[in-house]
Parts: sequence; structure tokens; C-alpha cells
Amino acid sequence: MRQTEEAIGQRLGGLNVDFEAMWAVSNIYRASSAIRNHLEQTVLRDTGLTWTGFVVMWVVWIWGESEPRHVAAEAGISKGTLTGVVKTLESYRHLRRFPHPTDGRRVMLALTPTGERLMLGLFPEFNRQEAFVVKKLDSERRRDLATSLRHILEHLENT
Amino acid sequence: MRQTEEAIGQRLGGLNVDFEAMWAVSNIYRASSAIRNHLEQTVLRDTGLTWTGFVVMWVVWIWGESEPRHVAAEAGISKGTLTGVVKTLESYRHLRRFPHPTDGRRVMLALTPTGERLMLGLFPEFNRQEAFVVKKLDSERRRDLATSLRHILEHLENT
DNA sequence: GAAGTATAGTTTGGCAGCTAACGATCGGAT
DNA sequence: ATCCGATCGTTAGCTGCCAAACTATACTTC
Repeated sequence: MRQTEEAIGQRLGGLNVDFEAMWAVSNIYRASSAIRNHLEQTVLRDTGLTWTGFVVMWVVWIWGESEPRHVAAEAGISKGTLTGVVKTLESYRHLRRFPHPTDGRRVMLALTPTGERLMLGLFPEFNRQEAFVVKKLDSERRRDLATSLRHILEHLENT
Repeated sequence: MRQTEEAIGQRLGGLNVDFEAMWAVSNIYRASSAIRNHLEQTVLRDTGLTWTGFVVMWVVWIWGESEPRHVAAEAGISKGTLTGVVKTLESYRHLRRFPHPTDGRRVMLALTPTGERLMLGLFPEFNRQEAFVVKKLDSERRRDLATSLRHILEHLENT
């Protein structure tokens, strides 16, 4: 890691680089990948669920019957991706889709009983691993981290 | 966003949830996705490069001639993924691979002259967008953010 | 009833992401 | 010289990720 910083210093020394921004963005991305891998290799491994599959189930679990565009927005993925993930979760019998009562364009999503049971058993484990991930940060730093990231998200959403 | 928190409070109220950890992890992931999209839709769009394509070129640019497993580690992706991304970058003539002088198992990677020129023009733009991404945070918060994330990364790497 | 505009969700094409297994190569021990 | 264990990079299979285009449906205006 220190070697990396030296190599970067040497190559980019002559340029006018915003290193604070660079490290912030780089670390967000790397932490995100590492966390996803960690969760997929621990809690999610035996379920066959991917990170995104879990998140989609979680959103439907939280909100109850929902519509695809809303679930996609809450999960932070595109509608096209949501369609693909729902297809996968349907094949696992964790989630089902059915027509909207009055609008033929719309679709409703809900967890199956199997999916509900899975979430009840899985979420506490998932949350324990989330706590493990941030274990080295004290409470204040965790809140500051979440707050800074929310500011970034809001800034990008208002662009 | 506030509605989301209310729905979560209602569903998870009876469980013993570490909300700080949950929000920290969730926001890391969402910020990461949003940042990648932003960069792919702005600076990288006209180049045809993906986020990961850019990162791989950047790593080879910083280190000079490199080997795949090293580039994969620096870029935070698996060796299998690195092979696929290198294939894409080779087809764009941005990067080339050639045999290791003495070890038949190993491969060397280097940017082509075209790739070097692209990085010289692209990186300052990329870094400007990185600065834009974190624009709403002051200098101290940016450093704290990068530091907290590095602690998370180190913790996960030592598991 | 017809036309125009908008919305919802799906499909398409292409790229990325992982793990696990594989083939090629290397180095050490015998 | 041969064997064995380890390493390197690639391949296979599967899932996720996007934007853009498409089809079906809804609503408003005339």
C-alpha cells in the first residue's frame, strides 16, 4: 500500500492532482467490492444469493408488496437489472410477481413464504457481518462515514 | 429517503439491529455504484472505457510494465476478471501483453503509445470529476472518509 | 373513437464480476 | 532425469450491470 503511494507520487508528481478526492473515491470503490465479496463469501454463500439478490429481497421484505421501479430505486440498480434479478429470485422461489389489479403496465412483487422465512433467518446474520465489517471504527466514525457518503449520493443525485 | 427509514423502522423495530453498521455498509455500496455511473457517463463515455478498464490502464500507467496478478490486486479485481478486461483493452489497442523474458507462466502488460496518450489526456479530467464527486465535503471530512474506508479494507484483508 | 404523449417493464447487446478448474511452467527434492 | 507441489494465467459457467430500444398500456385532448 505504501509502495503504491510511492509509485503514484512518482508518476503523478508533475501533475496537479487532487489526491484527497482520488483516495476518497478509490477507497469507496475498493471498500465496496471488498464488502460485497466478504458478505457473498460468508452469510450469503450457502443460500446461493448474490449481494444484489439479497438487497432486492430485503427491499421487498421491508416494503411488502412493491413495484419494480420502486424496488430498483431503493436497491440502487436500473429497472433492466431489476428485471434480471427478479427472474433469478423467481427461479429460486424466493419472490413472485403478479399483475397490478388495475394497470396492465405494472407488475407487483412480493416475497414467497419461503422467501419470508429466508429473510427472517438471514437478515440478523447479514447484519452481524455488517457490524463485523465496520468493527474497527467507533460509533462516531461510523455515523460520520454514513453521513459523508450520503452527502456524496445527494450531490450526485442532484446533478 | 425518510420514508425508507420509516419503513425500515417499522419492519425491523422488533429485531436487534445495528443500524449504524447497516447504514454505513449500505451507503458505501450505493455511493460506489453512483460514482461509477457518474464517471462512466461523463469522462469515460466518449472513450468507450468502463470504470474497470480505466482503473486497469491507470494501474499499468502508474507502475509501468506489470504482471497480471499484480495489476489485478492493485485494481481490486480477480485474476480471471483481469484477463477479460485486458482482452477488451487489447482489442482497443490501449494495452498489450507479451511473454515474460524468463518464466513461461508469466505475462507482461504495458500500455501502447495510444494508451499512454489517452491516459495523459484522460486522467486530469477523471481527477476533476473525482473532485466534483466529493465537492460537498470539506478537506477534513474527505481525509476522514478515506481513512475510515482504509481501516475497513485493512480489517477485511486481515480476515 | 382516434391520435398523441407518457409510463412501466422487458429485451437486447455488450461488458464486468466472481469462483473453480484447467493446462503450462517452474523449482526443489530425490 | 524424474517426480511432486506450487504458481501463473486462462477458461467455463453463471450472475449482475448498464443504456437504449422496444412493446404494451394508460391518459388526455380533440
